[in-house]
Amino acid sequence: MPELPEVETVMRGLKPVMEGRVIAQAEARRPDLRLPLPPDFARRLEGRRVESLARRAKYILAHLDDGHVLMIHLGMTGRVSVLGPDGRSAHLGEFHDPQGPGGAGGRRHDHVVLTMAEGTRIVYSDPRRFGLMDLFPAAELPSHKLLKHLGVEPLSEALDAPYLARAFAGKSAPLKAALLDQAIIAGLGNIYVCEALHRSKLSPRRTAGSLAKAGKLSPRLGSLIGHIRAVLAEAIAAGGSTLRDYARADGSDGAFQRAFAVYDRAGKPCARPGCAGTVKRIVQANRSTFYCPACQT
DNA sequence: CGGGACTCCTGCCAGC
DNA sequence: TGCTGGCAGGAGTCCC
Repeated sequence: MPELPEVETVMRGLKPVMEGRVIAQAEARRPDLRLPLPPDFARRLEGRRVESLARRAKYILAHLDDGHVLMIHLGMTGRVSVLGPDGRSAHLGEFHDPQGPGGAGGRRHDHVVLTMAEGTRIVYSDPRRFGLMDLFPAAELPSHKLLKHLGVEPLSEALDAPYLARAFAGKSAPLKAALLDQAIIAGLGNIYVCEALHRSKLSPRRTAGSLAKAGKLSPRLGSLIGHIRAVLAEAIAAGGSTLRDYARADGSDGAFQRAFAVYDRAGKPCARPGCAGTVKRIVQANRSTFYCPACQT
């Protein structure tokens, strides 16, 4: 899935076609996503004006004019396509075949379709259905089951060395696992954790606690935070990473996958100048980790 | 309680 | 060419 930069890119792509605009028609073709769509989901969306779009962790939050929030999560394979009234991608200057692989012409995995008053269609598709949507009163945002446990936003000032030191103190879990823990930092996923650890020269296998020795604030924590922010910011600027299913809202590809130093590069030379190491793939917590054993310690 | 394994679901690709 | 196993941007739940 889409990690934070991909979700941010999708959210930004939706802003111009959703913010301030009215959902004329909503269609729930397949209600059994990771969580079942709430009762009357489509009917409750129709006629609503979208006041604003925001992102929290990997969730897109659309605030509606009736005080409810439409929440969207893309899971591993979710994508959102924006189609102009003519059925083509709204992306200017690039033809996009609505029946093609990236299109949304009523294909099997198109689960939710929103038609805006202007005729723009917003199509949510998700082959594996690990994604979800929910619709609930904005007052429930802080207590929502899927949001309340989330940790700090990595691009916010709330993520600083003292915070991470507290979160990591005494942790025996691998650093990789701790960084994937959404209750500590919300929004990181497998790709950007691997990339940030490589930039930080930190092994994914060391314990999280090794960076948070009692009483002392390791300078490596500050460095790690800086690299997390940088890799996320660069990925957002590149429109995210496109691997298999993810695409930007306009159907175009992100570009950050070309900048991967370690992710999906097992057996290839380490990208760090001067490092003679070879990228290795290991499995941690049932997930692939890519790193360079030579320069990440 | 923390941490790791398992689970949901479908598609794709390498290898035989 | 056709099947099979393995793997995939997530994350909640269960079990030790």
